[in-house]
Amino acid sequence: MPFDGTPTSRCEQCPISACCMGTELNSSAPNRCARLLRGEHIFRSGDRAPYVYMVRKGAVKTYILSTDGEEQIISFLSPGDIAGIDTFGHTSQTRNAMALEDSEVCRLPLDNLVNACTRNPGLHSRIMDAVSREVHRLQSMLKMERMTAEQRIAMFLLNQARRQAGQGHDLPLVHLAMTRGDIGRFLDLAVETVSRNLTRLQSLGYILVDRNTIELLDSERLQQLARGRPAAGGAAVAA
Amino acid sequence: MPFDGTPTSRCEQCPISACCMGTELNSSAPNRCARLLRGEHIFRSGDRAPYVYMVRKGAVKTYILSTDGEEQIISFLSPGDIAGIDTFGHTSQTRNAMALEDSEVCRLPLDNLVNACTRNPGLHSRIMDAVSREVHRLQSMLKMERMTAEQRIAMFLLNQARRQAGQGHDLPLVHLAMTRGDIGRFLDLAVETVSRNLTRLQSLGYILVDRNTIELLDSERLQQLARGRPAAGGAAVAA
DNA sequence: CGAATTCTTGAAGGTAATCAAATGAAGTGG
DNA sequence: CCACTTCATTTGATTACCTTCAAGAATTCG
Repeated sequence: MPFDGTPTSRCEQCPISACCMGTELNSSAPNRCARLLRGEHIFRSGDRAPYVYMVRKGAVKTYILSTDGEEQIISFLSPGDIAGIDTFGHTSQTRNAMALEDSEVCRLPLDNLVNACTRNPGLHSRIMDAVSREVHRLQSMLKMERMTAEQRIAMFLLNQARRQAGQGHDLPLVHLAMTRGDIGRFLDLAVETVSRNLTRLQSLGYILVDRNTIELLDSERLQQLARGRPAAGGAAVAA
Repeated sequence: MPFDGTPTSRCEQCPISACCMGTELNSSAPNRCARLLRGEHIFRSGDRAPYVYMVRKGAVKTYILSTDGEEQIISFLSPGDIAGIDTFGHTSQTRNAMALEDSEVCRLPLDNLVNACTRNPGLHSRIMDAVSREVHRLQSMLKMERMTAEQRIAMFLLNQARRQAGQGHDLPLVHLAMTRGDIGRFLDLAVETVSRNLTRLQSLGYILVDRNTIELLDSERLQQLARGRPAAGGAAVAA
């Protein structure tokens, strides 16, 4: 169990202290951090776990199970992101969270956060902002569901690039911590469709795929694709 | 412009005062209500409008435009529901809201609500709850996107029935304020697919369709359909 | 190095979309 | 009240996109 140990490193030494809400919590109950191996769960749906978790290192996916028992990925998280943001207003987790690679996460007690809000209006608005961002992120996922496979892949790559750019990596080299299958379970596409479209975008010269690293050679064209102008080349690739 | 008039009826007389957050706002700036005709907008995407709107009467849809300019319906609202709940944490509306039938809505200034939170922790948690519910509603919409047309229709009817049941109407008579087209733009299905599936569910004896009123004859079977057990009858209906 | 997983590629099939048109309902104005 | 227009709904035929099935290549990992 990841969170059984003693409280780990102080917030002052944390690489993400600048964007972590835990720094506002110099309370009696210290935050706890944990290392996770690839494939380990941070929490599971139904856990009566009044916590949110800041990702300090690594990569995490959150997912739910669709009606037919299929894994449906809701978000990919990077350092600085919060797992369990949807737990505000609830007593148990509604999603599962699993480490995509060896990771570190820091656990923040929900009620501490909520209580701190009354004393700290800044924290309050930060939480509101985070939840509000989640609403809009989900809304844009709904938008994505109505795009073609090609559009989804293009948009996914651009989003990944943008996210990584925000973390200092500025070149158009996108590193994917997740498998093609994960991408499919996120975009609602079969693995084969993901693979085929990546291959296609490469043959069009828009991207260069090397394992889990993808170089965006022509972001301009990718954006056009994402906006609906289908790539002309040859017959529709379909799946 | 719906909100130009004088402040209308006091909260004490409002049919939804019990569930309206506006009752906690006995402030200097009075809430304003407005009547809307079918087809009129309450607000549009981009409106720099720091308000939320309680639906008092009628029915409302909120929608965004997908990348190809298609209307994509995000929610159907009934009396007691809040339009613009996603505006918390933002300064402008991200969705459009239109009256599906002649309606009344009451406008609540956002900053009043937020300010009131510091004095009124109960209000704070009500807002958190409302936003949190929206997160989960969007999450379940994502789930819906991975179901078959048949499942979506069945689930939609059951949800409508449940919502109306919450308002006192207990019989399995579902009144639809929206057109088939709206249902399609909500469920991400072509109008024809909606129509065909309604016809099919009727021919199976699960429902009885009469214009915009649908009687649920066999909720049990509908729930099975919604959970993925396809209706056996004949060839797959498809679209 | 061998087992397991992941990725890629091909072929066939299915679900829902699109195209097309007829029917039905609702609202308008004479 | 009825012709007329308009909009909503239904039904049929065809098409397209993606999935599924199948199998082989590449990578990872023990």
